[in-house]
Amino acid sequence: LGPKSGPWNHLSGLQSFPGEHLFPYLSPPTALDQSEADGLEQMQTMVLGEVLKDVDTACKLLNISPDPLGWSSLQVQKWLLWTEHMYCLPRVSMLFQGLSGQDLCSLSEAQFRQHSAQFGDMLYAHLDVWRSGTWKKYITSPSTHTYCSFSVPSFFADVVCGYHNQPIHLWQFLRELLLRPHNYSHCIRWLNKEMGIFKIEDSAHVARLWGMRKNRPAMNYDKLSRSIRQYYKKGIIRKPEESRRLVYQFMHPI
DNA sequence: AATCAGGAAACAC
DNA sequence: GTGTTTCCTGATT
Repeated sequence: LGPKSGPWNHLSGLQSFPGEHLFPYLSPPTALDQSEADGLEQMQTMVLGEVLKDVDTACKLLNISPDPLGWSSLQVQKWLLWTEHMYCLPRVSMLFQGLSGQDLCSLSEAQFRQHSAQFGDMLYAHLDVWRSGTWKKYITSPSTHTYCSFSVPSFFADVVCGYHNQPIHLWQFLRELLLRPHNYSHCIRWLNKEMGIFKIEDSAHVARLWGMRKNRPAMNYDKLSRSIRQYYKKGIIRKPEESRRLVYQFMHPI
Protein backbone atom coordinates (compact mmCIF):
# COMPACT_ATOMS: atom_id res chain seq x y z
CA LEU A 1 0.00 0.00 0.00
CA GLY A 2 2.41 2.61 -1.14
CA PRO A 3 1.51 6.25 -1.36
CA LYS A 4 -0.36 7.27 -4.50
CA SER A 5 -0.89 3.63 -5.41
CA GLY A 6 -4.09 1.71 -5.47
CA PRO A 7 -7.52 2.86 -6.42
CA TRP A 8 -7.88 5.58 -3.82
CA ASN A 9 -7.54 8.59 -5.92
CA HIS A 10 -8.12 11.19 -3.36
CA LEU A 11 -10.57 14.00 -3.59
CA SER A 12 -10.28 17.67 -3.91
CA GLY A 13 -9.05 19.72 -1.02
CA LEU A 14 -9.56 18.95 2.56
CA GLN A 15 -9.39 22.13 4.47
CA SER A 16 -9.54 22.33 8.23
CA PHE A 17 -11.95 20.14 10.03
CA PRO A 18 -13.50 21.98 12.94
CA GLY A 19 -14.93 18.97 14.72
CA GLU A 20 -18.32 19.35 13.23
CA HIS A 21 -19.31 15.76 13.22
CA LEU A 22 -22.93 15.39 12.38
CA PHE A 23 -24.51 16.53 9.19
CA PRO A 24 -27.17 19.08 9.89
CA TYR A 25 -29.81 17.05 8.18
CA LEU A 26 -28.98 14.02 10.27
CA SER A 27 -30.05 15.78 13.43
CA PRO A 28 -33.28 14.70 15.04
CA PRO A 29 -36.20 16.05 13.05
CA THR A 30 -37.98 19.00 14.59
CA ALA A 31 -41.15 20.39 13.09
CA LEU A 32 -41.48 19.04 9.59
CA ASP A 33 -44.46 18.18 7.51
CA GLN A 34 -44.82 14.60 6.42
CA SER A 35 -43.31 14.91 2.98
CA GLU A 36 -40.30 16.76 4.37
CA ALA A 37 -39.88 14.11 7.03
CA ASP A 38 -40.07 11.39 4.39
CA GLY A 39 -37.49 13.17 2.30
CA LEU A 40 -35.19 13.48 5.27
CA GLU A 41 -35.53 9.88 6.25
CA GLN A 42 -34.93 8.78 2.72
CA MET A 43 -31.85 10.92 2.57
CA GLN A 44 -30.55 9.61 5.87
CA THR A 45 -30.94 6.09 4.60
CA MET A 46 -29.09 6.92 1.42
CA VAL A 47 -26.30 8.71 3.21
CA LEU A 48 -25.90 5.82 5.60
CA GLY A 49 -25.84 3.51 2.63
CA GLU A 50 -22.91 5.45 1.21
CA VAL A 51 -21.15 5.39 4.56
CA LEU A 52 -21.48 1.66 4.86
CA LYS A 53 -20.45 1.15 1.28
CA ASP A 54 -17.26 3.04 1.97
CA VAL A 55 -16.54 0.93 5.05
CA ASP A 56 -17.21 -2.18 3.04
CA THR A 57 -15.05 -0.98 0.18
CA ALA A 58 -12.18 -0.25 2.51
CA CYS A 59 -12.46 -3.61 4.25
CA LYS A 60 -12.33 -5.52 1.01
CA LEU A 61 -9.52 -3.43 -0.36
CA LEU A 62 -7.42 -3.64 2.78
CA ASN A 63 -8.45 -7.16 3.62
CA ILE A 64 -9.25 -6.15 7.17
CA SER A 65 -12.20 -6.78 9.42
CA PRO A 66 -14.73 -4.00 9.83
CA ASP A 67 -14.23 -4.29 13.57
CA PRO A 68 -11.18 -2.26 14.60
CA LEU A 69 -10.88 -4.18 17.87
CA GLY A 70 -9.49 -7.11 15.94
CA TRP A 71 -6.86 -5.19 13.99
CA SER A 72 -3.18 -5.90 14.34
CA SER A 73 -0.79 -2.97 14.42
CA LEU A 74 -0.11 -3.63 10.76
CA GLN A 75 -3.78 -3.43 9.96
CA VAL A 76 -4.03 -0.23 11.95
CA GLN A 77 -1.32 1.18 9.71
CA LYS A 78 -3.25 0.05 6.65
CA TRP A 79 -6.34 1.79 7.90
CA LEU A 80 -4.41 4.99 8.62
CA LEU A 81 -2.81 4.90 5.20
CA TRP A 82 -6.21 4.50 3.63
CA THR A 83 -7.56 7.39 5.64
CA GLU A 84 -4.66 9.56 4.55
CA HIS A 85 -5.51 8.85 0.96
CA MET A 86 -9.18 9.42 1.55
CA TYR A 87 -8.74 12.85 3.07
CA CYS A 88 -5.49 13.99 1.53
CA LEU A 89 -3.75 14.08 4.88
CA PRO A 90 -0.04 14.39 5.28
CA ARG A 91 1.65 11.30 6.66
CA VAL A 92 -0.10 10.70 9.90
CA SER A 93 0.25 6.96 10.17
CA MET A 94 3.75 7.04 11.60
CA LEU A 95 2.40 8.91 14.60
CA PHE A 96 0.45 5.83 15.59
CA GLN A 97 3.10 3.20 15.05
CA GLY A 98 2.92 0.01 17.05
CA LEU A 99 -0.65 0.46 18.15
CA SER A 100 -3.02 -2.45 17.76
CA GLY A 101 -6.67 -1.98 16.98
CA GLN A 102 -7.43 -2.47 20.64
CA ASP A 103 -4.92 0.21 21.60
CA LEU A 104 -6.36 2.55 19.04
CA CYS A 105 -9.90 2.04 20.29
CA SER A 106 -8.90 2.68 23.87
CA LEU A 107 -7.49 6.10 23.06
CA SER A 108 -9.60 9.07 24.04
CA GLU A 109 -10.20 11.96 21.70
CA ALA A 110 -7.67 13.99 23.68
CA GLN A 111 -5.09 11.23 23.25
CA PHE A 112 -5.73 11.20 19.54
CA ARG A 113 -4.99 14.88 19.53
CA GLN A 114 -1.77 14.20 21.39
CA HIS A 115 -0.69 11.89 18.57
CA SER A 116 -1.72 14.34 15.92
CA ALA A 117 -2.60 17.85 16.98
CA GLN A 118 -3.86 18.70 13.53
CA PHE A 119 -5.92 15.68 12.65
CA GLY A 120 -6.43 13.78 15.88
CA ASP A 121 -10.05 14.77 16.30
CA MET A 122 -10.77 13.92 12.71
CA LEU A 123 -9.21 10.49 12.96
CA TYR A 124 -10.99 9.91 16.22
CA ALA A 125 -14.35 10.69 14.67
CA HIS A 126 -13.46 8.61 11.68
CA LEU A 127 -12.56 5.62 13.79
CA ASP A 128 -15.82 5.98 15.68
CA VAL A 129 -17.76 5.03 12.59
CA TRP A 130 -15.99 1.73 12.48
CA ARG A 131 -15.95 1.15 16.21
CA SER A 132 -19.65 1.81 16.50
CA GLY A 133 -20.52 -1.46 14.84
CA THR A 134 -22.90 0.32 12.55
CA TRP A 135 -21.95 -2.07 9.81
CA LYS A 136 -23.01 -4.98 12.04
CA LYS A 137 -26.45 -3.58 12.69
CA TYR A 138 -26.87 -2.88 9.04
CA ILE A 139 -25.90 -6.36 7.97
CA THR A 140 -28.06 -8.10 10.53
CA SER A 141 -31.17 -5.95 10.25
CA PRO A 142 -31.17 -3.82 7.15
CA SER A 143 -34.76 -2.71 7.68
CA THR A 144 -34.30 -1.19 11.12
CA HIS A 145 -31.09 0.69 10.62
CA THR A 146 -32.44 4.11 9.82
CA TYR A 147 -31.55 5.84 13.03
CA CYS A 148 -29.15 3.40 14.61
CA SER A 149 -25.97 5.20 13.73
CA PHE A 150 -26.85 8.81 14.16
CA SER A 151 -25.44 9.05 17.62
CA VAL A 152 -22.14 8.33 15.94
CA PRO A 153 -20.00 11.09 14.49
CA SER A 154 -19.60 10.52 10.83
CA PHE A 155 -18.17 12.41 7.96
CA PHE A 156 -17.55 9.29 6.08
CA ALA A 157 -19.53 9.61 2.95
CA ASP A 158 -16.99 12.07 1.68
CA VAL A 159 -18.05 12.45 -1.90
CA VAL A 160 -21.68 12.48 -1.11
CA CYS A 161 -21.59 14.76 1.89
CA GLY A 162 -18.48 16.75 1.31
CA TYR A 163 -16.25 18.08 3.98
CA HIS A 164 -18.47 19.92 6.38
CA ASN A 165 -20.86 20.81 3.58
CA GLN A 166 -18.53 22.89 1.51
CA PRO A 167 -20.36 24.28 -1.48
CA ILE A 168 -19.41 22.49 -4.64
CA HIS A 169 -20.10 22.87 -8.33
CA LEU A 170 -21.79 20.13 -10.25
CA TRP A 171 -18.86 19.71 -12.61
CA GLN A 172 -16.52 19.28 -9.63
CA PHE A 173 -18.82 16.75 -8.11
CA LEU A 174 -18.92 14.72 -11.31
CA ARG A 175 -15.13 14.83 -11.41
CA GLU A 176 -14.98 13.52 -7.86
CA LEU A 177 -17.20 10.60 -8.73
CA LEU A 178 -15.13 9.91 -11.83
CA LEU A 179 -11.96 10.02 -9.75
CA ARG A 180 -13.17 7.07 -7.77
CA PRO A 181 -14.08 4.33 -10.21
CA HIS A 182 -13.82 1.78 -7.47
CA ASN A 183 -16.85 3.25 -5.78
CA TYR A 184 -18.80 4.88 -8.56
CA SER A 185 -17.97 3.37 -11.94
CA HIS A 186 -21.26 1.54 -11.91
CA CYS A 187 -23.06 4.86 -12.21
CA ILE A 188 -20.57 7.14 -13.95
CA ARG A 189 -17.29 6.37 -15.72
CA TRP A 190 -14.78 7.65 -18.24
CA LEU A 191 -15.16 6.60 -21.84
CA ASN A 192 -12.00 8.49 -22.72
CA LYS A 193 -10.29 10.02 -19.77
CA GLU A 194 -7.68 11.86 -21.83
CA MET A 195 -10.38 13.64 -23.79
CA GLY A 196 -12.57 14.13 -20.77
CA ILE A 197 -15.42 12.09 -22.19
CA PHE A 198 -17.55 10.34 -19.64
CA LYS A 199 -20.79 8.45 -19.55
CA ILE A 200 -23.49 8.44 -16.93
CA GLU A 201 -24.44 4.80 -16.61
CA ASP A 202 -27.11 5.18 -13.96
CA SER A 203 -28.68 8.60 -14.29
CA ALA A 204 -31.07 8.13 -11.39
CA HIS A 205 -28.28 7.13 -9.05
CA VAL A 206 -25.97 9.98 -10.00
CA ALA A 207 -28.87 12.38 -9.50
CA ARG A 208 -29.56 10.88 -6.09
CA LEU A 209 -25.91 11.29 -5.08
CA TRP A 210 -25.94 14.89 -6.27
CA GLY A 211 -29.16 15.51 -4.38
CA MET A 212 -27.58 14.12 -1.23
CA ARG A 213 -24.54 16.31 -1.60
CA LYS A 214 -26.59 19.44 -2.16
CA ASN A 215 -29.29 18.47 0.28
CA ARG A 216 -31.92 18.47 -2.45
CA PRO A 217 -34.06 15.37 -1.96
CA ALA A 218 -36.11 16.19 -5.07
CA MET A 219 -33.11 16.14 -7.40
CA ASN A 220 -33.49 13.98 -10.47
CA TYR A 221 -31.70 13.50 -13.76
CA ASP A 222 -34.01 15.87 -15.57
CA LYS A 223 -32.85 18.70 -13.34
CA LEU A 224 -29.27 17.57 -13.07
CA SER A 225 -28.97 17.40 -16.83
CA ARG A 226 -30.43 20.90 -17.13
CA SER A 227 -27.62 22.09 -14.89
CA ILE A 228 -25.09 20.31 -17.08
CA ARG A 229 -26.59 22.05 -20.11
CA GLN A 230 -25.95 25.39 -18.46
CA TYR A 231 -22.27 24.51 -18.80
CA TYR A 232 -22.44 24.40 -22.59
CA LYS A 233 -22.22 28.13 -23.09
CA LYS A 234 -19.79 28.49 -20.21
CA GLY A 235 -17.31 26.16 -21.84
CA ILE A 236 -17.10 23.72 -18.97
CA ILE A 237 -18.90 20.68 -20.34
CA ARG A 238 -20.27 19.94 -23.79
CA LYS A 239 -21.65 17.09 -25.80
CA PRO A 240 -18.94 15.16 -27.64
CA GLU A 241 -18.59 15.30 -31.44
CA GLU A 242 -21.12 12.63 -32.15
CA SER A 243 -23.72 13.14 -29.52
CA ARG A 244 -24.58 10.05 -27.55
CA ARG A 245 -27.16 9.58 -24.86
CA LEU A 246 -25.82 10.23 -21.36
CA VAL A 247 -22.35 10.99 -22.69
CA TYR A 248 -20.69 14.33 -22.00
CA GLN A 249 -17.26 15.82 -22.30
CA PHE A 250 -15.25 18.14 -20.12
CA MET A 251 -13.96 20.91 -22.35
CA HIS A 252 -10.84 21.35 -20.26
CA PRO A 253 -9.71 17.88 -19.26
CA ILE A 254 -6.85 17.18 -16.82
C1' DA B 1 -40.12 6.21 -22.03
C1' DA B 2 -36.03 8.40 -21.49
C1' DT B 3 -33.01 11.88 -22.96
C1' DC B 4 -31.87 16.38 -24.91
C1' DA B 5 -32.33 21.43 -25.67
C1' DG B 6 -33.21 25.88 -23.84
C1' DG B 7 -36.31 29.73 -21.98
C1' DA B 8 -37.94 31.53 -17.89
C1' DA B 9 -38.36 32.31 -13.13
C1' DA B 10 -37.43 31.05 -8.34
C1' DC B 11 -33.84 30.32 -5.11
C1' DA B 12 -29.39 30.02 -2.28
C1' DC B 13 -25.35 32.07 -1.18
C1' DG C 1 -24.52 38.47 -9.51
C1' DT C 2 -23.50 33.62 -10.06
C1' DG C 3 -24.82 28.95 -10.01
C1' DT C 4 -27.85 26.29 -9.85
C1' DT C 5 -32.97 24.36 -9.07
C1' DT C 6 -37.47 24.00 -10.68
C1' DC C 7 -40.70 23.85 -14.28
C1' DC C 8 -41.96 23.59 -18.83
C1' DT C 9 -42.53 22.97 -24.06
C1' DG C 10 -40.98 20.69 -27.82
C1' DA C 11 -37.72 17.78 -30.40
C1' DT C 12 -34.92 13.52 -30.72
C1' DT C 13 -33.47 8.84 -29.79
